[in-house]
Amino acid sequence: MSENKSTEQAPVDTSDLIAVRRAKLEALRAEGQDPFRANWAQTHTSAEAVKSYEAWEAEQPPLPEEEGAHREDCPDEVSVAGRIVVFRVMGKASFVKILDRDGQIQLYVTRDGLPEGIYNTYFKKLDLGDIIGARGTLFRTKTGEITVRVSAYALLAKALRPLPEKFHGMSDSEQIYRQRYLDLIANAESRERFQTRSKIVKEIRQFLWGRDFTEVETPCLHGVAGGAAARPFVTHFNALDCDFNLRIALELHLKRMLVGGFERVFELGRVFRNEGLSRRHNPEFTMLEVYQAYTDHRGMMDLIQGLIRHLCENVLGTFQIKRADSDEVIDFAAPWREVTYKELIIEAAGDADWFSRSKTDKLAACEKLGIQVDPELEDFAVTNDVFEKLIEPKLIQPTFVMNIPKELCPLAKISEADPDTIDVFELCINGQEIAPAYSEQNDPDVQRTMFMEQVGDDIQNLDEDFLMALEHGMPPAGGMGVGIDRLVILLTGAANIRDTILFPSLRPRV
RNA sequence: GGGUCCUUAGCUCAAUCGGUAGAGCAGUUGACUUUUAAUCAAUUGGUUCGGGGUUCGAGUCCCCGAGGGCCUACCA
Repeated sequence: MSENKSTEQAPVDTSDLIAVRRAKLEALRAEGQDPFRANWAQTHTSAEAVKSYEAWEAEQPPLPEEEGAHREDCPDEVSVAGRIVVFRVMGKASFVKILDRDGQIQLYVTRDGLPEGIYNTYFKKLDLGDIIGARGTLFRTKTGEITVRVSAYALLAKALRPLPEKFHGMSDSEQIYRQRYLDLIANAESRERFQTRSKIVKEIRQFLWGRDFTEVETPCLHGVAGGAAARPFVTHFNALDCDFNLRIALELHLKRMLVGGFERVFELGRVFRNEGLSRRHNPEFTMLEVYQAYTDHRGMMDLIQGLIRHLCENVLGTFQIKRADSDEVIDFAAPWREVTYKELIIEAAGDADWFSRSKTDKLAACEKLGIQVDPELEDFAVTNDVFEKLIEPKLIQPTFVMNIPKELCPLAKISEADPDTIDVFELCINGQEIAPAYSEQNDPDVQRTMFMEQVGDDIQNLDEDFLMALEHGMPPAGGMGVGIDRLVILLTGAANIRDTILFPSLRPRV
């Protein structure tokens, strides 16, 4: 050991974790070894290796009952790779756990199992966080853990910085968001949540493809940011020398697709709203919008119910979800409640004549109900505050809120049954809005009038190109929007929208 | 945007009334060929987020700034 010291090395500050690792790196380079390999032939992931051993074991004769009985290794060699997350050297034998995309697998490495000299000179100098590949046969340790008996290994990528602490993981929320990769290495729940998110997105596509929907991609850069009422992010298009908005919704282009004869379309895409951040808001978030010709909001009710049940079945494996902050269970299998907006308001206000009262009376009633309402709001908005503050938070089980006042949705058809309202539902679950859906407005003149009321004097915010498309004729259709991030919150029990977004918006660190 | 709380070693956290900044993990050295947060022994490591102030003395009190959490506001 002491003879190796002859190669001249700058004294290493052993207190500096990075310097120690850099010194190890330099030592390897000085010997002509490459601490950053180009590839490794991985034959099994951790889970695949375990599975293959179990399959082999099932065909072996049972072990005798006597003490110390053990099996020979499974003869098939496996090659695994991953990041070292546990490193226990016990003299001439070591246990190492590596983390790969499926999870962890244990490696058993001994001095005599490796080529001569390797164990002491190189293996023991590996660090937590290093990425290695290893080959060997599988066996069970005396505690029963399926383990690779390593006959060869290679350092594939040296980690120059230490991992977060192994037991408590990483809990500094700022670091979790800014250095998500560390969170993913250190915190298994986080890793699983994002895998679940990915499965949800995959199964949404499977479900819609299965119903003959076509996935399309429409522009993010919009001349007029329409389809919702939110402040857009503005950017400048140099070649055309004009300002563009990042889209705030997918709606108006997908409806152009309906005009163009794509009768069943959807888009899963990022939208951007230049508004505040909160536990439930991130300025860029993912929307699913679905449009289906020759159906209406009723058809959308079947679709969303089918979609969410499909996700329960294929992603979660259950129709019952326990709420994060209480013992209440959300049951997606039971029939979903259907109730009109007016019924809910009348019930919450305890006033059958609510809708014929003056705004002054409504404001007085709000005070009695214990909610603060801005007196400057328009009449319908006062009522909607009652809905948002008093009713929505209590809609825990899946509930279709039907017949919303027409002022709230300028892109939907007026209801024949109640002309003050539109053919719309808002699906509320777990106290929040999960999916609004409409019978889409396809009368270009009515649409223009509704737009004019919405934009007021701001006439340049009128999407004339969209109105022209409608004039060419859009088939009757049902349409629906789903905030994917909030759906993931619901299905994973996440506390915060940021826990469902890999890299949430944060102020840049200078 | 407003309110409020937080920021101490690489990570997770202590530090009494304002009195020399500590521990576990990680690291380093040594022992150990079936460990499971391995164990045992020894040991290194601090611009207490940044700047200013009060004080004999500041991690602790005050002011300014930075970043973050929560609440709230805007958000069909």
